[in-house]
Amino acid sequence: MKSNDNFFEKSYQVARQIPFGRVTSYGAIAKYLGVARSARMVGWAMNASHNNDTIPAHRVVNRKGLLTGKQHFDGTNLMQQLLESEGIKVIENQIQNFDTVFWDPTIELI
DNA sequence: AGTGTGACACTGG
DNA sequence: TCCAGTGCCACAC
Repeated sequence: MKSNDNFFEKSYQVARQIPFGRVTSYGAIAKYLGVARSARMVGWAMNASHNNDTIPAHRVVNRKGLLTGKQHFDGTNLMQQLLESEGIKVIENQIQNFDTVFWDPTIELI
């Protein structure tokens, strides 16, 4: 609604474009938006995405492949369940084969 | 208008 | 190679 909502909207757009069974990092999205230094802001935007159930925020993790944001989901292991449902192995909140399932918008999406 | 916070990323030891 | 500390930008109070 406000002028700065564009940033949030862009974050949502990128999150939606994440292919099934793939994940990306906040920094990758931030870099794609031109604010690589503001990767944290992407997480903040995702926090607001709770109103938009169309945003697969569970596909967005930190650069280490750690599900740092699972805490923000309803359940405790909901985020992990969703990722495993897409064929992504998650152990101890850590995505296995992260480099394999990693999806970089700056490369895949230009 | 300024300060504090944050679902991160990077550099140094 | 791994752990810790610092830096960054944008939003909320």
